[in-house]
Amino acid sequence: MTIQVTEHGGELQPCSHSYQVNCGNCRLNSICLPLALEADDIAQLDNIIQRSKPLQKSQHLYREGDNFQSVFAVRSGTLKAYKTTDDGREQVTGFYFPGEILGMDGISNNTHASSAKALETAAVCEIPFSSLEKLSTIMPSLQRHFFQLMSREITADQQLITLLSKNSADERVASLMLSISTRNSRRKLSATQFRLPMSRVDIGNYLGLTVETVSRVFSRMQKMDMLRVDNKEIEILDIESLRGMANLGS
Amino acid sequence: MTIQVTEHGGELQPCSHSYQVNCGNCRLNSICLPLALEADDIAQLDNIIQRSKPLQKSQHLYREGDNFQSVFAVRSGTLKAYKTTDDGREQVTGFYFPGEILGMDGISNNTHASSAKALETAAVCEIPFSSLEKLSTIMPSLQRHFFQLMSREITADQQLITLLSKNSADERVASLMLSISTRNSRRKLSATQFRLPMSRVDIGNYLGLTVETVSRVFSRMQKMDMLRVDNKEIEILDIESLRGMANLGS
DNA sequence: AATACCGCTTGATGCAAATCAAGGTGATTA
DNA sequence: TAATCACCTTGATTTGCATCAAGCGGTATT
Repeated sequence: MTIQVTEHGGELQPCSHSYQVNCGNCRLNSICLPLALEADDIAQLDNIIQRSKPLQKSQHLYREGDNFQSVFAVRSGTLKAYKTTDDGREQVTGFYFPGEILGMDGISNNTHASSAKALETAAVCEIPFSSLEKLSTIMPSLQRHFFQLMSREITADQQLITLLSKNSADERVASLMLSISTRNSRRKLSATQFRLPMSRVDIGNYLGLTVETVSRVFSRMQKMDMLRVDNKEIEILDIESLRGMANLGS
Repeated sequence: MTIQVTEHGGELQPCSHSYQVNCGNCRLNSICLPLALEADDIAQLDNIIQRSKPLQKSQHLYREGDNFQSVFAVRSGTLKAYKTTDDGREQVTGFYFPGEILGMDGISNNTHASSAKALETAAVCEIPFSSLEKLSTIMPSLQRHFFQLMSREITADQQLITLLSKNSADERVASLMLSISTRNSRRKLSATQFRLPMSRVDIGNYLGLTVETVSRVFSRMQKMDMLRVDNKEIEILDIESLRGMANLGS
């Protein structure tokens, strides 16, 4: 019933906050799973959701090959999902920010197809999939919403496929910066100033580039006065030319 | 109620076969949507499915931006799904063989996120999504199966992401040949001899390579006696060394 | 039968990003 | 205070694939 944490072989205990966190009062509920649900539907959803102690940086939420039980919503912090190739290299398949859902790739085989690890201290809501399924049959709007979430994951992956196969290093990094900017503003955070939660290596492993190339692109962008980069602190100085560099027509 | 075919602005009429095709007697039903359904559940599914005149080669099933109404199951022939980038280049996101489902990327926005076009004469079953949703609420095994299908699409996309970002031209082409081989054998066709339904350009646009590179890889494989290539006819001569070249550890 | 066109192959050349290498900075530990 | 380590940056060199270019065989067009 608790989240299996394979990292240290231990289990996370459900946490008891002094105040009770629930979907109804969560400030992410307009962008997260409860989106498009009625108040009393949200209460029912809330019943099946389990909250637990936050994950520490670099702790795993689940690992490739683990038995699939639940999908997860990010409440705070950031996680990366990744696969390890036979020769030990790492392909990052996604970064997950608050309000976003991960773990859906485990449904097809009842086994997680990728690993997920916290890039910084992160809290997640665990949604046991069997409960979600049951609830979905009696709550059509939840069923629909979950279909849409999975579809969104598919289109996001297809975006990445196109990016990897057709775009230059400059375009890839610019696109990622714009994506993070957009996702920040959906959470009412600054679209132009933020702290990257992931390392250069992670960015490279996501975008199909080496660290060195990522670093060089940042330097180039800085020289062109599009971006101010101070280690992980990013300030977008000229979002229009950044869009031009990303060159995605969106 | 009929399939919108944007190609010639016309509409495909439901076709009346001399014998009635249905999910119950379809020889693909063990690998297609009916998988894991009881006989009378299959009958219900059958009621919502619409069959129509086959698509001719290069005819579109739907286009990026079209209003999303249905997902489709391939009954015969092959289709490709693709997106067109701003600068007019084409990213193929998938090939769909008989028994496989396409169109699920349209669910998230009620708009098709990619286009689908027949690579050869192809027949599809149209599954209106709203009906599928309704049926899913009263038929939990269908709901589960459809969740699984979407999840499978996600894992397939993630495979492709890894392939594009981490593997060489040789590895990519070898992987595709193995994938087609596997999918053929699931349909009880030869795993070692088949005809490629797609052009070299399509293969290149799928694998993030140019035609020339694809052609060179085929020549190389042939010189190494792994494959016999005669235009679109493929014979796998040494599947083990092909696996070695693909180098996916699977 | 000549022509054009399309899909495929093969060769020569160029280039963007990988690889190899070295050094810098800040955080943690001894 | 020094030492270690993780992470990032910058430079020099290499390389795998793209690009450019040409030619071939099959099919459709006139």
